[in-house]
Amino acid sequence: MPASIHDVAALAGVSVATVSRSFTIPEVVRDVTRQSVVAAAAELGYQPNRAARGLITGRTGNIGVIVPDLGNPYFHAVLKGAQARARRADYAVFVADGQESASEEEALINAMSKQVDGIVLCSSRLAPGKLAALEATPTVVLLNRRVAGLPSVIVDSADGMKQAVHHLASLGHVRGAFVSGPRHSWSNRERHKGLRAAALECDIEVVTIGPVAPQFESGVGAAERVLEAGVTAVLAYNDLVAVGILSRLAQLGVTVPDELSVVGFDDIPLAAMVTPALTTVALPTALAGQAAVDLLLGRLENAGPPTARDLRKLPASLVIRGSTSAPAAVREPAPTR
Amino acid sequence: MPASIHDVAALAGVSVATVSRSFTIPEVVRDVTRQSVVAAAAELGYQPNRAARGLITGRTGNIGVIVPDLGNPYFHAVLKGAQARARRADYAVFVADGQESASEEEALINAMSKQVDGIVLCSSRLAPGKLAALEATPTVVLLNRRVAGLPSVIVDSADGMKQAVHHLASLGHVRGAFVSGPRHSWSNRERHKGLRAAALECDIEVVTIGPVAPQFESGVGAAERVLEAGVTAVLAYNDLVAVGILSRLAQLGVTVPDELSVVGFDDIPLAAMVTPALTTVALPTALAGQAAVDLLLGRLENAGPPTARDLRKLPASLVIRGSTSAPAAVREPAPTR
DNA sequence: ATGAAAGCGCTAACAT
DNA sequence: ATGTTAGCGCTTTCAT
Repeated sequence: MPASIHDVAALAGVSVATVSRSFTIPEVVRDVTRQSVVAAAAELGYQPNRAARGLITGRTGNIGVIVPDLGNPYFHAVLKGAQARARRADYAVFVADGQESASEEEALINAMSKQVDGIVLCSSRLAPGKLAALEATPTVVLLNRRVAGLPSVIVDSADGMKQAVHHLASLGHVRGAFVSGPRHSWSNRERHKGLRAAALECDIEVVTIGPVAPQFESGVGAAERVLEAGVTAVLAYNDLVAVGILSRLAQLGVTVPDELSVVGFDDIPLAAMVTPALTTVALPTALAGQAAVDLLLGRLENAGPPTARDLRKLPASLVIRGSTSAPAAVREPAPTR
Repeated sequence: MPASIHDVAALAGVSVATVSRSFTIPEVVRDVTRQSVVAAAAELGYQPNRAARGLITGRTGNIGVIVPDLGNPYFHAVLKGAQARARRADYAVFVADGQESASEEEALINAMSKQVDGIVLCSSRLAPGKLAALEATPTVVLLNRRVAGLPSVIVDSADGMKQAVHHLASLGHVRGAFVSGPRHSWSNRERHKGLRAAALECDIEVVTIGPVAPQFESGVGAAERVLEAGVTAVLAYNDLVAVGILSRLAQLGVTVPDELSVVGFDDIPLAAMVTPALTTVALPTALAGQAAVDLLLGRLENAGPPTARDLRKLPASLVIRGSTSAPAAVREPAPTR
């Protein structure tokens, strides 16, 4: 039987209100009084009961994080960042797996909403209309998604894609392929947008392959289509797909980067573990998770209308590893002529 | 403002007690009455407030899962399994990252204990003494760890290791290396134990390298020591280490499996993604997560003393992929003689 | 089978 | 600066 506020009050010789204040608004109680309260609490091992507190304040001290797939390494760093930031503010975090399904995600939001003060929705699979309808209860912050009226953290993946294309162009590539991600994915549209813009700037021709599911297997399946496209470089929707391509290429005896340069996206740990290590666009995932919780906590404090500060855009940056090089045609000029 | 039990009672024309009973002990209220209550609740979108319920029942409807490292792919499947099982029983799950630190883990347990009915402790880094002291509040279930008095789910990794060694022996290997995991890790001891037993059975000589941290980088660092050991096969503590070895080997121009066979442990998704794909001991991770929650929920219901059913041992199984083959000496008999 | 009423542990007016 | 007291929404005796 854990100690209650009454036990502490009795031991310290004060009222329960004073005990409560000593913890929630310490500045209004006299130093000596507070110290005796704290001492009594420590002696009894007292910890305020969150349920009781929540009953009256209407707050739970919890936040929820919903990701489309717990198995996707991309979200682990997000989770870790979110976790760390939340714990620093003494919030606990509920994690749930939406299983890449919009309806499951909606069910999760409903189930969660009574038990959390706010939710971070990562790469939501929900339709824009549904998302906009969420607005109120509880507070929601979007990650990797932009919808009017909702605070969100996004990564400048269009710019990341530009960096990747410029890298390829500077290497001498003039024709590349893009293995596209899920058609309705916001991230995919952003990446594609950056790609088209950069291709124009660099005068690179790009053929699109897909869309495919953002998984390893998709890359395995797409590899031969890339080969048939007659390109010297391929940009994949994400690292998982890129590694799938790498894997199939190795099987086929196509050497990377000599015969084909491969670029990924996300910079998940896996990217550095394969051979050759993957050149990829690094996304500040842990930072993003942290920023999302930060935003959420901020909106929980001052519940005014959304402001400009409710949109956080994080930079992406290209990480050059071993899977890209100049195309064969450039390094060994054609003997003809 | 969400509907409360009073609103439902008023609408259904009954007392709050009847509403409460309609949900918690439906069999004691008349069918017609209950139906009108249910209808009223549905109309109002009523959902019992968990905090209020918890205040009186002393239960939260939450469980916690603590893992040493959210970044370790091994735990994702565990998490996913735990999640799914918990949700089916209408429990929400808190997830926390112990950061591979015993003290952090202890802090987490304390912070969590007031908000959950039970905790699943995965591959706990806590000393046995600390673990035994946990016994009571709240209910704890261990995963990948065995301590007297605590319910636990373990995987038969000793047997998995045996399968791996027998596989190697049948291929013709007579001398192998084991890259050992963290010295005090329970899992490492189990694996080592299985290894020694099997090595004796198969008459294989095994040298131990390490211990090393269970990470990719450790494998990278260990690769050359493996080479120096003059073996034809290496068993790594886990897949991450094995893939690190693979990566360094590729850099050094050592071909796998021709010059060296490599075996991992865990069968994380990564194992199938590298080239050559990793032969490894598959652990039923999702199942383990599920079983742990199952056990926890079971103990929450009938709070008797621990029984034999409180220990669940899951089988491991070898998955043979491309990183193992007969040693060169066997395929191409030495010309001498 | 149902209702009335007493709290669970805490915070927030309102008093003093 | 501190104490008194009224609930927060719910479950659970105890009556009826």
